[in-house]
Amino acid sequence: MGIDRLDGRIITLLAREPRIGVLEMSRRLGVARGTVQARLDRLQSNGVIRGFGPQVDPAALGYPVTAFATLQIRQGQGADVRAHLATVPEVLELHTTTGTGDMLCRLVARSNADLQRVIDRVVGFDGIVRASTAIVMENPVPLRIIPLVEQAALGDRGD
Amino acid sequence: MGIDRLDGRIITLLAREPRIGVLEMSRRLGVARGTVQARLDRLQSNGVIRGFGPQVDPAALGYPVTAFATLQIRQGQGADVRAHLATVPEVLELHTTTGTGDMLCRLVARSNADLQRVIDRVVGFDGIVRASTAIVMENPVPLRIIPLVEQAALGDRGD
DNA sequence: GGAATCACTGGGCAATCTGCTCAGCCGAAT
DNA sequence: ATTCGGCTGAGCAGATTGCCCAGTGATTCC
Repeated sequence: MGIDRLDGRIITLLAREPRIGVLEMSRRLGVARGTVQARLDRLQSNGVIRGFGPQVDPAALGYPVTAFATLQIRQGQGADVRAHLATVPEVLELHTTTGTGDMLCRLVARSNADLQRVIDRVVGFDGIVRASTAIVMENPVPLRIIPLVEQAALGDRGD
Repeated sequence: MGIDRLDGRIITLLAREPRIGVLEMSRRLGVARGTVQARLDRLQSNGVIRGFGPQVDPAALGYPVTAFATLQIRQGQGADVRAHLATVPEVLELHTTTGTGDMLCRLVARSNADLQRVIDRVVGFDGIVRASTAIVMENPVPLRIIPLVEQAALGDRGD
């Protein structure tokens, strides 16, 4: 478990130029093609690289508003609430957490007004006691992984 | 702006089998290769599809703990705090929000104990007044986009 | 010490896909 | 009626992929 320098370079290169192909990668990295191929296979079966799915921008789809909602759940209703939220397309992500709330979910909507509809749909469910929503204004650091990959690649053993 | 049925099918197919290739896609969708190619080009220049970067699992990298931190910032220090957080590899994402806190960030750590180190590093900065952290236990709905794409593809005009 | 294991190299092969182009067709808008 | 944009089906040269092999160096194990 863990990745080395070469793995890190492969991931970083792939993140910067996703359409690059194994052959070109091997040229850039100065290693044999088979090596890159083997590393990639290993990274994928390791689960380090989950896949190469398209990264879709909800804003370009017509959902420019993002919000995070903290939910409080009635005891024992967790499973029902999870199932309910899974059916709402505007719920992009759901976590159960420690702390103030019981769940945290990421929502998108077509507008601030539309967000009301989404929230109503989300909380219009019996097991949800209370919801508190924070609308996202800016996104100074979009979801990223490269800095972490680079740190992990430096053999940054913290075990 | 917006996508049609075919765009939706292309994205969904691509999400399910990212390595599929334009030719195979055209076969599965029953349209000409040029059409798929043109649609893909358009989706990418539209910004609907941002890219095909590798999806890396922080857990497989040795960072199995995820947390969300709500930060309160001292007035006028926003820019400095943003810059500071951008330098922390364990900060995967950062948003500025309305509501209780001023910012919300997603963190990862090697362990619950290690999370303390990460939080110390995050909040060990002058402009941050207060931080409240929620540790993620489960992730019933991992970051997803397909349900939204399908809804958008159905010509679900909400303008 | 000696043998086995593992990762990497460098090469080769057939099959496939890509990027690009072209002409024809069709519906919609002007 | 004409133009425009999108789709089809086809073709081509060039590049890439998946797969195979043998040789090498390092590390581990008996």
